[in-house]
Amino acid sequence: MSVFLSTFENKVDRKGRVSVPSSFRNVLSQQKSTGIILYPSFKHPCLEGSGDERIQEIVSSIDAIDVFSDEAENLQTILADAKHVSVDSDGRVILPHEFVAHAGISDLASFVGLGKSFQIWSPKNFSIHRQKNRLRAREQGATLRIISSSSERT
Amino acid sequence: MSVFLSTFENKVDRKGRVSVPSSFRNVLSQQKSTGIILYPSFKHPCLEGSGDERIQEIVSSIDAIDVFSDEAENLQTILADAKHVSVDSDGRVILPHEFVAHAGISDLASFVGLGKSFQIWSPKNFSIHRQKNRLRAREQGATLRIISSSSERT
DNA sequence: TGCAGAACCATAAAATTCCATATATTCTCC
DNA sequence: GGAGAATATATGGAATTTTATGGTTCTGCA
Repeated sequence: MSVFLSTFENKVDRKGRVSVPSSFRNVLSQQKSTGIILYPSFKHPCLEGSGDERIQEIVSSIDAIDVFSDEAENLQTILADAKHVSVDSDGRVILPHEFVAHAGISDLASFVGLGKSFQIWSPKNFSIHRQKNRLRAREQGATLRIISSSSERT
Repeated sequence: MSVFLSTFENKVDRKGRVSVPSSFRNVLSQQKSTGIILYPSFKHPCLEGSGDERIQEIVSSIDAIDVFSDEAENLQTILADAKHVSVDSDGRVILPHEFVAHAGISDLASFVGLGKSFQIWSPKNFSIHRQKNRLRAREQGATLRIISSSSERT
């Protein structure tokens, strides 16, 4: 399968090592990623992660828009803050200290699949976030706006 | 037949394994699904299920809208909560623990065909739900609007 | 020389595959 | 049309493989 899906809670050992969920590793290897790109989220106390190819997309985006625009600067900020971490032979990565602090992670990390990318949260912060999202999704009817690739209605 | 139809009640063994109704499997294999996508319903104590092309639709939808919008996050919530479970050679899937809990399933699971998707309920909850729905339909005088689109599939 | 990161090794838990069987359901030949 | 064979389905259990995770050692670099 080719998208980051579901949520996995893994332990962070005292060296900062944490297992990348096996299904995520599959997605990465399918993307021919040697590791993952991490950067702190603007919006939430969490980390954004993706395969290497995502960076290429961001770089292309910057090229495509006005170099002096706010948007370009936002994207450049991502590049400036991002780090590449490699996945070791046991399927683990080391979370950089600064990032651990930003996300409020201590001994557990939640890997949250979002399709083409994923997030890493402290389980506590994530459960709050999830709660809010589910409530809102329920009110707004999350499935109403699914754009169907075929020709169905929802 | 290419739609999920009728209700089947199957046993859940102590490993969480349950047989997917054979007619559902036929629909899935016709959709070229390698497994099924499950996620907890926002509205009911049950699980939503569908073939795995559904995920592709959701991912495309996210791409099509503003990444920072509520709507995008609503859809991402589905991805975060969803799980891909593969159907084994005997036609069974294992229901993840969290899902079993959400749906209140113990040793029996009802697969409820809804056409393009299906739900999985604990038989007890389902019979209550079904009762309520029937009552409401009777009171309101079930209004049915059938959309016959030219692009509908068989 | 002390520390962070990388490569190895070990192991318990969990998931996947494989096999066995009972019960239906369909097929086929008489 | 019906007896028996062949097929499909649902279900239980065992064996094998993967995954997550802890620990140790090694290496380069400040």
